[in-house]
Amino acid sequence: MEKKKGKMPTLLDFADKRSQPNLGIEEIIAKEVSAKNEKEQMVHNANQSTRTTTESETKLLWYSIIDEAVINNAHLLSYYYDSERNTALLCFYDEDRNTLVYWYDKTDHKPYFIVSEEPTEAEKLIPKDLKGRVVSLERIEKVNPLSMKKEKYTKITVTDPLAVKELRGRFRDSWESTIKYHQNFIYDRRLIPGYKYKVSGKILAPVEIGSTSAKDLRTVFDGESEEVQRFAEELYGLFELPPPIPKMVAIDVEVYSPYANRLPNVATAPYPILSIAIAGTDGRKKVLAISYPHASKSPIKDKFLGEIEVEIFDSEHAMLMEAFRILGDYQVIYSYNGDNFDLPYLRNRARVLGFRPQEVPIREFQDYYTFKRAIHIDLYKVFENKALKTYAFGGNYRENTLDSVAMSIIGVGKVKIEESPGMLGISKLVEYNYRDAEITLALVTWKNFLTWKLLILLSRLTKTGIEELSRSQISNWIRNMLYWEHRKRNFLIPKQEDILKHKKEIKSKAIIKGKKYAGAIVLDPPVGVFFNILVLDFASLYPSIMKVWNLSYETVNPSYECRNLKEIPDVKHVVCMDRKGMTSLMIGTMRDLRVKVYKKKSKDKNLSNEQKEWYNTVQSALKVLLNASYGVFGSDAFALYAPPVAESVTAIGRFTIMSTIKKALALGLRVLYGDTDSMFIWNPEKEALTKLVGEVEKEFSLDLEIDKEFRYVAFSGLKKNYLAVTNSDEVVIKGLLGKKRNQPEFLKSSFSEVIVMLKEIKTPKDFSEIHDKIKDKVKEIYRRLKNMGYTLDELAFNVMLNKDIDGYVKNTPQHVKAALLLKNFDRRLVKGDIISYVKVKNKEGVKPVAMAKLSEVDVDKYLEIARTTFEQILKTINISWEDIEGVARLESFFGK
DNA sequence: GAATTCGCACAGCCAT
DNA sequence: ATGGCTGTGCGAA
Repeated sequence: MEKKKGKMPTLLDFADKRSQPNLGIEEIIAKEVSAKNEKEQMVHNANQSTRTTTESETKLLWYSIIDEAVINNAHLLSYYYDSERNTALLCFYDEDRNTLVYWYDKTDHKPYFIVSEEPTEAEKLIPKDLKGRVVSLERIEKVNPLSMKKEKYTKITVTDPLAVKELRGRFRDSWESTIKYHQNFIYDRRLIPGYKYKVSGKILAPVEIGSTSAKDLRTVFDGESEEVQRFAEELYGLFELPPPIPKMVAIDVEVYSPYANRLPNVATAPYPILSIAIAGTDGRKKVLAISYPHASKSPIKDKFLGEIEVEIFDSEHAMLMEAFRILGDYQVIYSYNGDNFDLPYLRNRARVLGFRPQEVPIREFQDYYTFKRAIHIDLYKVFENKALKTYAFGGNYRENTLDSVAMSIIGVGKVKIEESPGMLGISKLVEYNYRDAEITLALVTWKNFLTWKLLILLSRLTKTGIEELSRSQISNWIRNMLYWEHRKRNFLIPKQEDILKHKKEIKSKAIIKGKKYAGAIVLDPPVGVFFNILVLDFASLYPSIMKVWNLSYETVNPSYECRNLKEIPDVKHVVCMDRKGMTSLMIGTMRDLRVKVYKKKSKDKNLSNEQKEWYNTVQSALKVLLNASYGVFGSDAFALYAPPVAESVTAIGRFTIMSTIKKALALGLRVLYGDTDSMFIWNPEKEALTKLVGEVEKEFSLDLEIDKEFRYVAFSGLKKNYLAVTNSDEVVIKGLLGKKRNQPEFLKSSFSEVIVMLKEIKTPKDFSEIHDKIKDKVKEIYRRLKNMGYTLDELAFNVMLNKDIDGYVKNTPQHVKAALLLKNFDRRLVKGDIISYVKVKNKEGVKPVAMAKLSEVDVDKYLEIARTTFEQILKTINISWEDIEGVARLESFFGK
C-alpha cells in the first residue's frame, strides 16, 4: 500500500489528547458493552485493512469516567433522558478543566403526572400490565391558577416516561402529562440552563452572584412590589454571570453523489464521504479527505492549501476515525443543517463502513442529532428561527441557506462551484469544503460570539437547554419559561382547553377576514410633504400594557371571586387586579429591565466596550422575548393560548393611542399619522409635548418617547407607506414598493437613485429645485425601459415559495408558474426557495430567468410596475405620472 | 411545527 | 369585458 501524505494517528496521539478527557454520555453503557464485545471488536479490527485499532485504543477513544468528582464551575448546557438508566442526564461545561461533564440524576426524580381522581379510585383505573411501572399514587395540593384555590390532586409517579404516555388517557382528566421528562426534571429541580453550578454528588448548587444588584435596581424598581423586586433581582443574576466560552468547532461534510443536484440518501449512506472540513475557535483549520478519482484534477503540492491543513487518507474508515478523534477536542460542535445531513450521514456511513455503535460519537434523538461528548448546534435552525432572524440578526437575509445568511451576516458566502463536489479536483474541493466550515464558525464568532451569548442568555431566561432552544421556536421558549414559574409557585399547569373553557369567547371582530380578533389602529395619513415632524411612540407598548393592566391568563375574566375588577375598554373583558398576574409580572419586569437598565448600560460610557457589548446582548435577548410575548397568547399553537388576553392587549392599545391623540389635539398638537403605537406630529410645540408626555404617564402609566425627529416626511397617502429624512440625513423608508425585496433589481436601484436626490432636500424651497431633477430621472428610467435597456436579471422578480409546489391548490401564482417550468429542467424546488422570473408576452405571462429571452419580455407590464412604484413617491411631491409618460412620449416621438 | 393583526399590490378565479 | 372576491407575498407595527 502506497503511503499517502498525512499522518496516521498513533496511540500516543490519543493518550496525549485525552489527558483531560470529556466525560462520555455513554460511558457506563459502553463499559458494559465493550467488555462483551471485546472479542468481536478484535475480529472487526483485524478486518480493517487500512489501519488496526487495538481494543484498548477504542476504549480510550470514547469512554472515561469521572463520576464522583466535585466540579466547581459547571455550566448547565443541555440535558437528556437516558433510557438505559431511566434518569435525567445533565450535560455541563466544566470551565476549569475545559471539558464536558455528564451528570446522572442522583436525586431519585421520577416521571409523574397528575389526575383528579382520589388515589384509591385512580388505582383501579390502572391496568394490570402497567401496575408494575407505577411507583406511587400520592395525594397532593396545588394551586389551580384558574380558580386561584388550593386543590387536591393525585400525583401518579411511574418508572419511565413512556408509562405516562400509556396511562394518561385512562383518567377523567390528567395534567402535566405531555411535558417532556427531561424538561420536567429541570422545572422540578429549579435548574437554570445556561447558568453555572457547583456539582458535587447529588447536589447542584447555583453559583451566587455578588449582591451588586441593589444599586442598579433600587431606583428603577423603587415603587414596585416586593414580588416584582425579587423577580427583577433573579433576572439580574442571570445577566450578571459571564457566559462560558468553551472550545468550539464547525464542521462540514462533502459526500460523493452521482446526481448533480441531489444529495445521497442519508439513511443508507451509500456513497463515500469525500472530505470533512473542521474550523475551530482554537485556530484549527483542517480538511480531511480521501483520495478519489477526480482528485488529481487540481493536486495540492504540500500539506497545506494556504492556511488550511490538508490530510489525505487512503481509506474512508481512517478518515472518519481521525475526524472523530479531532472532534473530541471540542465541547461545542456547529454545523449548518447537520441535523438533517452531516450528522446522520457521518453516523450511518460509519456504520456502513463497519464501525461499531460505540465507536461512533454521534447520538440520534427523536428530532435531532448530537454528539456523545459534545453539544451540537445546528446553525441552520438558529438562523431560520423567525424571532431571532427579525429581532437579533437584523432580518436582512431572505433565504436561510448558508450562503445567503453568511453573506448578510459576515459578508462572505460559499465558494461558487459549477460541478458537484465529487467532480472537483482536490484543491477546489478542499477550498469549497473548508469555506463552508469557516463561515459556519464565523456565524458564531461574529461580534465577539454574539450568537452563542444570545443563546446562553435565552437559555437562562427561558429555562430551555441550549440544544432544544436552538432548535425550537419562540412559543416553545416562552412556554418553558412560564412552566418553570408555575412549578416554582406550586401552580398546576393548566391544559389549553382548561384556559379556553374558563376564558369565554372573543369579543372583537378582526378587520381582515380569517383573523381571530381585532388588532391595532392605523390612522389615515395625508398626501404630501411635511417639514419638521416629530414621532412620538410608546416604549414597548404591548408588554407595558400587560404590565400596567395586570394581564395574564389567570387574571382576565376570572372565574374566582375578585374584589377589584377592572373593565377592558371596547371588548368587555374584565381583569382582576387583586393579585399580580404571572405574565404581567414577568413580562412587565423584563420590559422594565430592558428599557430602564440594560439599554442604558449598553451605552454607559463608564463601562468597558466588552461590558457594553454584553449588556447590549442582554437587551437584545429581552427584546426577542418581549416582542413575541403578546403574540403567543393569540396563537393556538401556544400551550397557554388565551385569546381574551391577546384581545385585551390590542384593545387597550387602541384605547390608549386614541385617548392620547385626543389629548394631543386638545393641546393644539397636529397629529398627521399614527400606527399602533406611534404618532407623527407636525411642527410641535415643546411645551405641549412635555405636557402630553406627562399626562400620558400620569393617566396610563405608559412611557411616551420621542422616537424620531424628521426634517420632512413624504406621505403617499397610503397607510404604512412613507419616506422620511431625519435631521441627521438618515433616510427612513417604510412600505414603499421600491424597497420590497421581491421587486426587480432595475426598480430597486433606480428607486434608490431618486432617494439619493430626496436626501438633499433641506427646506421646502429645495423641493421646487429638485422637482425637475427627479422628474428627469424618472423619465430616463421610463425611456430606458421602453428601449429595453435592462438585462434579464435586472428585470427579474424574486419571489419566495412559501409552500412546496404541490401546496398551491387554490390558484397558481406567477412565481409558481415559473417554478413549474423550471421543474421540467430537473431543478429541485422546495419551500423556501426563491424563484426568479420575468414577465413575458406568452399565455402564461411568465418565464424563469434561466429560460427567458430579452426579446419576449412584456414591456408594457414593466411600465405599469414602474408607474405604481414611482407614483408612491411622485404623488408626495405633486408630479403626476402623466407628466412623465406624456413628455417622454413626445420626446421620443420628436427626438428620433 | 406552530407569536399576532393591519395594509398594500397583484394575479387568478368566478359570476355577471 | 368587467368587477368583486380570494389567495399570495411582503412589509409595518
